[in-house]
Amino acid sequence: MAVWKNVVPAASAQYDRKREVLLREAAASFNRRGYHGTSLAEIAKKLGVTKAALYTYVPSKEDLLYYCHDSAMDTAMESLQKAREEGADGLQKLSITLRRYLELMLGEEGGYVVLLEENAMKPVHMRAIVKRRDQFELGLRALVEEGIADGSIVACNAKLAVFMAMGALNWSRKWYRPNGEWTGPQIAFALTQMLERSLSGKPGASLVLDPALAAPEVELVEAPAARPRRRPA
Amino acid sequence: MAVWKNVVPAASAQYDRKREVLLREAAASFNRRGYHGTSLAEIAKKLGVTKAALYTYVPSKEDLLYYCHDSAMDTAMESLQKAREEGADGLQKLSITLRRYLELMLGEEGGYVVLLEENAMKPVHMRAIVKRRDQFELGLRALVEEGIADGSIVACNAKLAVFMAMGALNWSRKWYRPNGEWTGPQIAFALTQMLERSLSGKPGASLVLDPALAAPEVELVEAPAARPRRRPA
DNA sequence: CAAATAACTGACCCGACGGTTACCTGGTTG
DNA sequence: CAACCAGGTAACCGTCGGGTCAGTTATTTG
Repeated sequence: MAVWKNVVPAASAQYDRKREVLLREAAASFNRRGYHGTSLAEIAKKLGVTKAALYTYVPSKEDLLYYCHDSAMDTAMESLQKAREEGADGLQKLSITLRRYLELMLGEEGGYVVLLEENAMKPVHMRAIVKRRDQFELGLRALVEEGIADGSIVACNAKLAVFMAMGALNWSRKWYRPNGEWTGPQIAFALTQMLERSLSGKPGASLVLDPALAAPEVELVEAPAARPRRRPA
Repeated sequence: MAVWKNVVPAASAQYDRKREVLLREAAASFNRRGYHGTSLAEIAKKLGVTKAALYTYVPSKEDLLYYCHDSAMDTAMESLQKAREEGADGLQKLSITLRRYLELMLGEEGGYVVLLEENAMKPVHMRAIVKRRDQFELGLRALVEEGIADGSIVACNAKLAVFMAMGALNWSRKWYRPNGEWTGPQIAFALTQMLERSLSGKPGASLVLDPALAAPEVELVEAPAARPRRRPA
């Protein structure tokens, strides 16, 4: 019998909701076992459903990977957009972006992120993702350069600085454990703080030590809805 | 006809050399396509050999992955060891370790590193690798704490600091291109410099900008020989 | 309540891949 | 020069996994 991990209140066709859950579950598996290391049967089993049922919501495994990547980019671009509006100088905007990005990435609702294995996708899909990722990274670089210009960030190579930051943040996927020692927002705060220090025009002499005490909540935003509606023609 | 990518001067049984080349080529493929996404035939083809030939040097694909991981850990531990001898204070030791680690990792000869997909290994192998990696990370943490004690490093959470640093460095696997804009040692220098700044007790106000001009060579060390000799019984 | 439609299942197809085996071959050696 | 053997090859096997499809069950709608 169909179960869908009990996220659907039984009865009524909640196509979109189910699709969302599928994406998240798939991303979690891809992140843990890798794309090729994850079988559709495996994902289906976690949802209490048969492999064939998944094809109601997604045309192929490869597309599933693409949708995951695309959702992740939604998350990234959104954090960048908000920071542009809120931050005062370059460093602040950068810092806000990084922090929100990580919060969303580690959070329960926005977490369908797969960072690696882009080359498992069809060339068309891969180009699309790479294009969006480049946009995000260019956005970050622009913030760094803005910061250098207004004096909030040390003179540095913006490209390398962004690579360093993305590495530090994305790597958290590897060691972060929900219900672990730290919460997502705490990690986001602590990492961002250290990164900020590495780039700041006038780095402070000390760091806030206890993330638990020092991470003022940033209000989380609903993850953007997945793109396609209804099953493909 | 056997070719082995022309690394063997024809004739004479250079078993060990061939095995080394195999490991490196495998690691490169694993890094790019993922463990499950790489077929043995693919690796063999790059070496100009048949899949079956590989079994002369390695008992199984899974073992191949294990050997790659193990070699990577050799690299890591070696950089840590050297830094302990050379550095004056905690920050210096940490900085030296990180820099050499990245130089070896990006270098031609030491580069057989596979960072992810540990869980593709048999439990025994996985435990062994995780154990060694923990040793390395504990070593790094100890350096951070040493630095905090002697004042060269700001008060901070050592665990998080190490995670940040490893992320920033390991991520370079994703974007580093040999024959690209920067060389391995240049990247190692630049990244380490920024990381140092994020943790330094008294961070400098400026960074050296042009990696090309500012990366005094650290003499590279021969990559440690692969463990097992001769084919298993 | 019946007809229509959406959701899901179980069985099946087929290509890819890890691993094995029987056979070949060319250089070393007694 | 005959015997040997490390190092290769080609062909094959079994399994696993993506994808399909005919048919069953659930749900909506007239």
